[in-house]
Amino acid sequence: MKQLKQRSNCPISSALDIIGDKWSLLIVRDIMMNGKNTYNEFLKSAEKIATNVLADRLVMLESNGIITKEEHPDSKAKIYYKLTEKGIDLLPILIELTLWADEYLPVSKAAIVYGKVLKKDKEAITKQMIAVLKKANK
Amino acid sequence: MKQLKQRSNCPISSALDIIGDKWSLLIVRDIMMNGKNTYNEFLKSAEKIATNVLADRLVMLESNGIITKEEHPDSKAKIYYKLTEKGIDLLPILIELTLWADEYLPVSKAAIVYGKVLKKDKEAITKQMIAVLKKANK
DNA sequence: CAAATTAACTTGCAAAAAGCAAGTTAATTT
DNA sequence: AAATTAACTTGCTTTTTGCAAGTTAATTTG
Repeated sequence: MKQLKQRSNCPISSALDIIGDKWSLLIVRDIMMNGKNTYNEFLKSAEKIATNVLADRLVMLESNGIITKEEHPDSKAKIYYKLTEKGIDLLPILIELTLWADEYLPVSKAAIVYGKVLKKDKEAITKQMIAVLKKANK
Repeated sequence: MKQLKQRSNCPISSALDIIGDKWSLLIVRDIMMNGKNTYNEFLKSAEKIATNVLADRLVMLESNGIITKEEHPDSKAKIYYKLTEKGIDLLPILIELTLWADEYLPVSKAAIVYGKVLKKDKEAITKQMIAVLKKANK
């Protein structure tokens, strides 16, 4: 198992030691917001992660307790990846990334609309989403 | 100027295209929370960024409008790096990273205390900090 | 039920990024 | 005038990414 190396004990740095890269949070996003749960579904996302990097990140996220592997209900050939509580609790970070990008970066029309809705009622929406995700996870 | 390559128009992905690495947000943290504003101050942080990587990130953060370079009030030999509004508005992301790490990762005692305070009054503290930072920036 | 397809990886190799030590240049301090 | 400081740059090695192709087990198709 690849060991987590902490560069310091600053919480921001420690968080970035795990999720501070271009891909990890996109996998979390795909599970949390896009209903994706398998290797091939992750591969099909717009950002085009390389197969070896995806395999590497899945191992990493699992070894850090952010996702778990389960039997897929439909087929023994598939693996069902799901978020742990620790993984679900990354949602506020995704929300803030979304709001910041929505304000300062060029994003899709759909994202702009979603951002406006979010901005109006961030706390409630986040809380509600977390509750739903955690409940569905049991 | 290095061009921003967007992997998709998803806001999360677009945000990570810029700040999705192990170092960028630590520089932002150092300016925002640790009162650091110069190259040598950034170098001295606990995480020990390499000199060439630091130089690269400073150029990148500037070209993405997150920091600006100014004359240092004390000396012509120094460069004073400061956050733009866009940079200051990364604070909510730093806050959420802090809260998540505080909950799930081993961090310093001081960070635990800070996390508890933060958790109690996140919205107000964040708003207040942003206001102070933006005001001081004028 | 044999053949093709799908799912989840692994392997090999080239290119890009990170890490490390040392060097450069201008400004400042001693 | 000499040493130090500040902000980089350079060269080189190691690590990580990216890309194409290959593997194996399970599943679907004709």
